[in-house]
Amino acid sequence: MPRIAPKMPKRLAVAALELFGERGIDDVTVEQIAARVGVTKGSFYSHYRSKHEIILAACTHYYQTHLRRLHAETARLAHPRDRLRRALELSIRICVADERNRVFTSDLFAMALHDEPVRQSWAQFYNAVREMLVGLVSAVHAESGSNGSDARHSVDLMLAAIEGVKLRAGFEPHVADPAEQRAIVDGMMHYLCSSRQPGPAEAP
Amino acid sequence: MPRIAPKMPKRLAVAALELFGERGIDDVTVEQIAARVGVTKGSFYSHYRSKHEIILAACTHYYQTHLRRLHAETARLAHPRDRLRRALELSIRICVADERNRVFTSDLFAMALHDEPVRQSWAQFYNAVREMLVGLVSAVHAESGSNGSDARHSVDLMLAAIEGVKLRAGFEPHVADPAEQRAIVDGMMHYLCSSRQPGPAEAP
DNA sequence: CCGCACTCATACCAAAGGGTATGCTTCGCG
DNA sequence: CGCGAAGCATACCCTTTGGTATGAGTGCGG
Repeated sequence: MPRIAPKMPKRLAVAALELFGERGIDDVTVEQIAARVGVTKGSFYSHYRSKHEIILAACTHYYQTHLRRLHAETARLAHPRDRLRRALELSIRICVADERNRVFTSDLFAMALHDEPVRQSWAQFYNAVREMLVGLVSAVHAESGSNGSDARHSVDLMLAAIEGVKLRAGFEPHVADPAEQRAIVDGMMHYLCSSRQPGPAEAP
Repeated sequence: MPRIAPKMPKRLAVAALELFGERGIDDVTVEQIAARVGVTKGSFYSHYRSKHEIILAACTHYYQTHLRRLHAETARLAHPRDRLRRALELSIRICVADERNRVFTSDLFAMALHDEPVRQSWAQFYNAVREMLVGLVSAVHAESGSNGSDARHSVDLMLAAIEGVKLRAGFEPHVADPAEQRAIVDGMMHYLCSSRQPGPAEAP
């Protein structure tokens, strides 16, 4: 076989991510990942030290792909409100309709609770998404002179809601209906764009 | 050993739930569950046909305990708004501060995606919690003459947010701070109690 | 008091899968 | 042209764990 194995580590990571989305992280074997790119397990271990390493590589690939897509889809629009809506639409669509995403990230959440490297990688990704959304919400508020610190709390709650909607869609498939998605996005836009004080205790 | 083993299946289910919360479902062995109640694996299999059965039993126990607690904590209050707030406070407190709950339910979510009985059991539990919260929100709206169908959508989004906050607290522990919890509950109360139309398209 | 049934422990089986050691093939460089 | 290194496949090891078969002990009912 050729001595040059271009991008084999990357191809393995991509294959792993696909399989993790199809079957869940624990139900994918190293042998299956290797077979997906046409090699055997021995080859796999000449590129990755362990199954744990390929999991982290698959995560990294997923984060980069997701963030790139989010940026690409919103960069086309000029108005901050439209960009925010588009970001929410994309996020909700992926969360409710992309079963592979749900399977993979659900396993990842569970794994993150007892695996520090996985937890840290997810936290960084989550923060990157949050910063992007906070920027979008702040831009919307700047048009109506609102409180920026409110944006962060609102975004936190809506990001949490997005993750929760993803879980809910796993056992209530009708959430993926376009009308349901629209209602969810409308609810989130209303919540994020309403200019209000954070809570009674902080009311002037 | 005594022929009468009072409530052994229940004791095994409770022990399983504790262990699942400590270590995650997959990382608990049947042997460990049996040992936790002072017997061995052979005994376990005289009460349960499989590990999967004890998982379902642990789920059932968890759902019943959680619902009972929710009802007990809110039943004491008279005003619908106070009951709703108390239900949210309890839910948020459990979600952010109870690590065992997070570990167990995260694994359960991941498992529910490819396990029909687990998914159905979770969906039933989720629906029971939702019906309870919808009832509380409707009672609040009844005091101010609002749209009942709006309550269902709002509750859906806030339930999703609760699940998402649970996940977020797994990698951002500061979410468990009392001030953060209060801000989250305030945000949710605001969202649930505001009497508004579902979206611009449906505005009169 | 005996027999039966229940509950339990022990020992074992089987399967799965992460990981490793070894050897083969090919290519590039000196 | 030969040698060394890279990439790969094969065969195997080892551990873990779900599950089972069998036998022992005890209590209850007739």
